[in-house]
Amino acid sequence: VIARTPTAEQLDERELRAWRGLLRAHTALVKALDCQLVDGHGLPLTSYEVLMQVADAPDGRMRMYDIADSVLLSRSGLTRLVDRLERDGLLRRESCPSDARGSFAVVTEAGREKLEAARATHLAGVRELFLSHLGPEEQELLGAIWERVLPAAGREAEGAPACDEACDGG
Amino acid sequence: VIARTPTAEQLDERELRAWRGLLRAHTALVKALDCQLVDGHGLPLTSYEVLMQVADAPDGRMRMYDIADSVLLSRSGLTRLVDRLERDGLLRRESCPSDARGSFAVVTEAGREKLEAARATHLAGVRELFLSHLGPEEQELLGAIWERVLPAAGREAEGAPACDEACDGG
DNA sequence: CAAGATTGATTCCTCAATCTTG
DNA sequence: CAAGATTGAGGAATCAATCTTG
Repeated sequence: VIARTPTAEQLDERELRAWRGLLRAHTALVKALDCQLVDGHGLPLTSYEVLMQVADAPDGRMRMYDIADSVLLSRSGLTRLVDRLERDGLLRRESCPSDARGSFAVVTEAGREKLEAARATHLAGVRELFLSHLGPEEQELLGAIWERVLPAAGREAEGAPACDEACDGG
Repeated sequence: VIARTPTAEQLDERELRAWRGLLRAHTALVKALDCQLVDGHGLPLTSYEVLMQVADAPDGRMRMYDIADSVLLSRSGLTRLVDRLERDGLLRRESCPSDARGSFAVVTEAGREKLEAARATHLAGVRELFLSHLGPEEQELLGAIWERVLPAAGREAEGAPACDEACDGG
C-alpha cells in the first residue's frame, strides 16, 4: 500500500528528529502535566481525562464502553480507574434502565468541583508547555498530520487481541 | 506566574486537534510498533530501544546511567529491563575498570543478531505508520517543533523527585 | 557526603476468563 | 451465542531506601 518506502537501514537525521522527538516530547509533556495535576489537586492525568469526559457529557453521565473508547484505556483499565474515582467520591455508578447490561458513570457534585479546579491548572499547563510553542498554522498542520497518521496506526494496533501477523518469534 | 496565556475555559477546535491528536497518535503508534516487534521477534519496543542504543554505541557497550537517559526510563526501570535482556542472553553486564561504581551493559552476539532482524521490522513500521504520512518539509517542521517543546516540558517534568509546586492537594 | 546502580513495595495497566443480560 | 462490564493473574514502571565506591 505504501509506494515502495526507501529501504535505508537507518533513519536519516530528519526522520530521526521527527520520530524520536515525538516520543521524547510526548513523555515529557505527559509527565509534566501529570505532576501538575497530582501536586495541585491529587488527580492523575488519566483520572482527569475520564472525569472531564463524563462531566462534559450530556447529563454528566456516560456508559463505560464509551468512556474507555474516548480515553484510550482498555475496558478493564477503565473499570479499575472508575473504581478509584468512585472511592474518592468524584464519580458514581448507575445502572442503565433500558439495558441492564450497561453501566453508567455519573459525575458527583464533588467531582464537578474537583474538575473545575483541575481544569484551570491543566489548560494552563497544556498551553504553557505545548500550545504556546506553536503558531496557529502549526497547530492546524499538526492536527491534520494526526488525522492522517491515526487511521493507519490505529488499524494496525487494533488488529487483534494480541496483535496479528505471523508469529515466528515464538 | 504564566505570562498571561489566554484564559479561555476550553481549548478551541484547533488546539484540541493538535493536542488530543498527539496523545492518540502516540498511543496508537507505540502500541502498533510494539505489537510488530513482539509478534515478529519476541522483543518489546522498550527492550528494542535499549538494545539498539547499546549495540550502536562504540564497542557495543554503554553505562547504565547513559542508557537510562537516552531511553526515557527511570534508573530503576532500566535495571529491571537490562535484567530481562540479560536473562534472554541479548545483553551482558560488565563492571567498569576505572570506576567500580559504574556498570556497563554490553551487547552479545545473540543480541546483535536479534537486533539486526528486529531493526528491519521496526524501520519498516515507523516508515509505514508514521513517516510515510509526512512530506519532507513536514518532517522538518515536526523536528523543529519538538525541539521547541522539549526544553519547556522537560524542565517542568524534571523539577523534583515527585515534582515540585506547592502541594495543596494532599 | 555525592554518584552509580540496585532492591523492595506499590501502583497501574493489560490479557484472558467470567458473569450477566439481550 | 454476542455484548457490556468486571475480576484474577501477571507484567512493567515508578519512588524511596539501600548498598557500594569515590
